[in-house]
Amino acid sequence: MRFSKLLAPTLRENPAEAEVVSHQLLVRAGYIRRLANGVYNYLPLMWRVLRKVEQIVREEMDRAGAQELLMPILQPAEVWKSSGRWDVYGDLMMRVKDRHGREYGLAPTAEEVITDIATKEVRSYRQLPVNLYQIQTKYRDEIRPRFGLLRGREFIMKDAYSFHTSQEDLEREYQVMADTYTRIFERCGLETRMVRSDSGAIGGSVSHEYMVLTRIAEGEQESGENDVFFCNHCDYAANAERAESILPESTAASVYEKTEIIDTPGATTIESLHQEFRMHPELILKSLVYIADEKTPVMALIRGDLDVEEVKLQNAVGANAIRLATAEEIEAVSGGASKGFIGPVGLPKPIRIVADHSVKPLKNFFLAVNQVDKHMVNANWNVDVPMPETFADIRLARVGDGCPECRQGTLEMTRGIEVGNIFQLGTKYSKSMNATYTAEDGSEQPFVMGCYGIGISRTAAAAIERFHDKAGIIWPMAIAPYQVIVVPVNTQDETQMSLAEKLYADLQAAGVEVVIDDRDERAGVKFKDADLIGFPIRVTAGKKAAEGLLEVKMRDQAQAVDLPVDEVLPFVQKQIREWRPFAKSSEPTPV
RNA sequence: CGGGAUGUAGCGCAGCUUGGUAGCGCACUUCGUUCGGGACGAAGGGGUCGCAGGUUCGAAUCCUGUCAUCCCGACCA
Repeated sequence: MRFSKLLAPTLRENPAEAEVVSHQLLVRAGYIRRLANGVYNYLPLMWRVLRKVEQIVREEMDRAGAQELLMPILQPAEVWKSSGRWDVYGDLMMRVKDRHGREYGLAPTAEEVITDIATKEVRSYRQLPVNLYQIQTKYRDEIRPRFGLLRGREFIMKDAYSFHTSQEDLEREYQVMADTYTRIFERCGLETRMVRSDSGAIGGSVSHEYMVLTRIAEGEQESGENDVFFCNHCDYAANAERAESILPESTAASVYEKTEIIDTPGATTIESLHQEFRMHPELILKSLVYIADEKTPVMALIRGDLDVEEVKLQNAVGANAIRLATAEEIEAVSGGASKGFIGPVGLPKPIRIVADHSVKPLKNFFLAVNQVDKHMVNANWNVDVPMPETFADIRLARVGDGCPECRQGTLEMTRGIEVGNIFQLGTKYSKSMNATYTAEDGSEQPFVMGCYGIGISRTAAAAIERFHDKAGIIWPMAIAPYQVIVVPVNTQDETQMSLAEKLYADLQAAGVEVVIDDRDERAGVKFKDADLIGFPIRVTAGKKAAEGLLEVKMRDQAQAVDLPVDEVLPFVQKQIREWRPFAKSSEPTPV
């Protein structure tokens, strides 16, 4: 490709709208342009990157025995209603109507359609197991699209679905996919961590996410969207929505002598109870009122120093959505007590209560009793407060808590970008959609299903978050739009130009993906653009061209080498061939 | 959905307070000089000032509405 003809409009300044590094660099280096909020044009360089990621995914999925197909983006409402998700997905799904008023959703995922295919076309256990996948544009009407390609409303995703006759066979395939994913991201040059996750709207029981762990460079903003907890001793890792942990034993003791209701004027927060009334947070029973599915109030109980993890609570309640109650709603359920003075006793009407495990061992604890400006001190379960019927883990894990797996290490936290996920769906969809096959004994059985997603466009953006410097992108070789840029410093210099053109032709003939910067620009401009765009290898024809020497520089290394013209092609080929993921830029490649 | 901010040339911004019909840098075009880390000079082209109303002799500027974009919050009894 000739740079003079390449549509790669680079900018000298960062666009004002971009906040995170990958977004800034993708726009500045001429990879993407915004068309609408969360919707982007992929310019030629971007499309090459995306196709490379796709190709890696495709090769590895095929190798794992999956079959590629393509399903429509435009999906009729009926299939979504048959699984019950037309309502569950809510506003997250883009919806359109045709001229006859028929409703459609733009696919945010494709469980329903693939299940429909399986129902109709897979009739016998003899056809199982089968794993089908597609690489297709997806739509999600995000509450707040942001971060460029990391959270768009339109994005490219690989989604795979497997069908089995048993849970055991699903688990086997699940492991195959887990290994495949690890290999895919490794080939993309990305180190990922498989973490346990909540299943969310997709459903099912067991699920894992693949996180690119973003290291935070000096003075840079954190870019990951998810908090990931991991054990410093074993390989336990889970995202915040799912992470469990062991609480250190509390040694807090009440300073009050007897059980009574005392005046606590204006003490609406844990902090003020602690500071003004010497109530240790670890002895406070915190009561929070949530509204489940916009109708049912639920009271969550948790120890005062801990936080509720809302996704866990949502799952414990069995709701599709959950939110904190408003001041008015709080007063309604408590019979007039305002925010800060709500508790599980003395409620005008019984209310559903979910208690975190952390409150069970409490003795001589403090709590609000639905009376304004009052709290009870030295309360005890079943004496002053009935023991809640429902206990669940609804607590957000903390850094420093004990590891639930090995029980020896403690949890640490980092930020991560979710680039893939795998789910064991079981029979959730096959049952709700009545998707069955004929088993060996002649009976009709629901498919046991799994599903497996990879965000193609997000993976590319995550790679930039992980690999960049002040000058621009540092692509892993495997997903760079081109492997090499050839830079003749002065296009007026015939020696330089002829050497550059010769090398360009030789590289192309050898199957190397190469751009020649034939623009009549100053050297500085060309070098800046080459660094910004992130070509892994740069070959410069400059002053030493007259002596038959070309300069080769790797994007991720500071040093360059001068090589005789004849040695450049084999050297470049060696660099491409021997490129390995996770190579540290501090270890110069031997020359 | 709430709160805050911003919409002026392809990009980044000034002008608005105190109305008088638009400017700077980069990019773009032409010419010349330069030529290994975003050159210099000269001459150019390009803007319904987000959109719609209103006030006024006159609106980028004041008022109202609307749309879009960005940020913060969806946060604790």
